[in-house]
Amino acid sequence: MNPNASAPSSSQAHAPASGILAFLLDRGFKRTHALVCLLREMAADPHPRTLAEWGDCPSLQERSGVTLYRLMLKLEQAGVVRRVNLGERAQCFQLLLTGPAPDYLVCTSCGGLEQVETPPEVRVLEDNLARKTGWKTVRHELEFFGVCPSCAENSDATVQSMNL
Amino acid sequence: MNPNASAPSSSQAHAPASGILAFLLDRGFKRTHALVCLLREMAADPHPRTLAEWGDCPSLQERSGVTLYRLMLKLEQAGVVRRVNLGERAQCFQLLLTGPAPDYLVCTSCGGLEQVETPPEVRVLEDNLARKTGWKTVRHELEFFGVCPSCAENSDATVQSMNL
DNA sequence: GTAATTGCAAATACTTTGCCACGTA
DNA sequence: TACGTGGCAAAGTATTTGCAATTAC
Repeated sequence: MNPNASAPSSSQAHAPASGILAFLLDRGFKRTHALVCLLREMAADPHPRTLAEWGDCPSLQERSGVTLYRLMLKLEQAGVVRRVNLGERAQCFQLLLTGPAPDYLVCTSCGGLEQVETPPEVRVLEDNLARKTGWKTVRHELEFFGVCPSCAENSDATVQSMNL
Repeated sequence: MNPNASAPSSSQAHAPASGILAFLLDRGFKRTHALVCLLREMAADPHPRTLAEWGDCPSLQERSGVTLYRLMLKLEQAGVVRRVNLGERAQCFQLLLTGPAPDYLVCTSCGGLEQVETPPEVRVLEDNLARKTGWKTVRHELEFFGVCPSCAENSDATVQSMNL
């Protein structure tokens, strides 16, 4: 393995899962079934999912949860996958395909997701932190939480009917 | 209980734990030992800590973890406490004393914290989301992750000595 | 052949609920 | 007294490790 290789740049990152696979093979990963399937599934759906959810993908159902867990850790270390906290009990993972990782608006009622454009200022602050404060490898995580319109309606209805 | 009372405004929020206690009593909380001690401890250290860590405070050591857990949930519901994900397995809680909740720069190596000023643009975006998209009660969570200068040094030393 | 990967089983950690005793208003 | 609160025990869920069998190179 070559732990000093850097993660695929965003130009490579736009390539499909095969580009990432090549990068990983370069780093010493073996071209195993689990790896190939997981990358394919994660490339097919760029949104964050829990380990259990990824394991439910058809091509991954025969894989044990432990395997996915360890594989995901390695992918995270390799900089190919990121971990996101979306307020669920379990953490979510998503493939980093398109350069800068997206931020999300999360419905605390139904768990629905909506992608949000990262405010440029956050990126600037991130760069400044890295340059000015001596912190290394700075990344950010930004989530907005709220109740989506459709859940809000239902909730109003509930409040009325229950006279809360 | 009066679930419709709103959380203490930031003008009240600057008051010590006693102001918050009054607010909670108003909402139907009972002035119990656990509540008083927890508020005091949380007011004494405004930084986020896990349930276990709060439970380690001298005045709370005889309290059961379950009690703290349920109390914390109630405080969160009452809007007096917020929950933060700092990348640890356990979630952290902190008292909301000073109006807008602070954001953090977290060291992924030693777990150290440094407070970061929230970019105004994030607040603006938050407000816009609430006004323009129909989402209710929007809040945000923003964390920066990296390796703090002192951990970076140690890590360099390790790399050199281990010849990695 | 060698070293990474895999799966089973089990340990660990954190969260959550049920039930009854207790304390506060 | 009435109802919120406290604690014990236990269940539920997620994460993590050990070890032996397997697989890719």
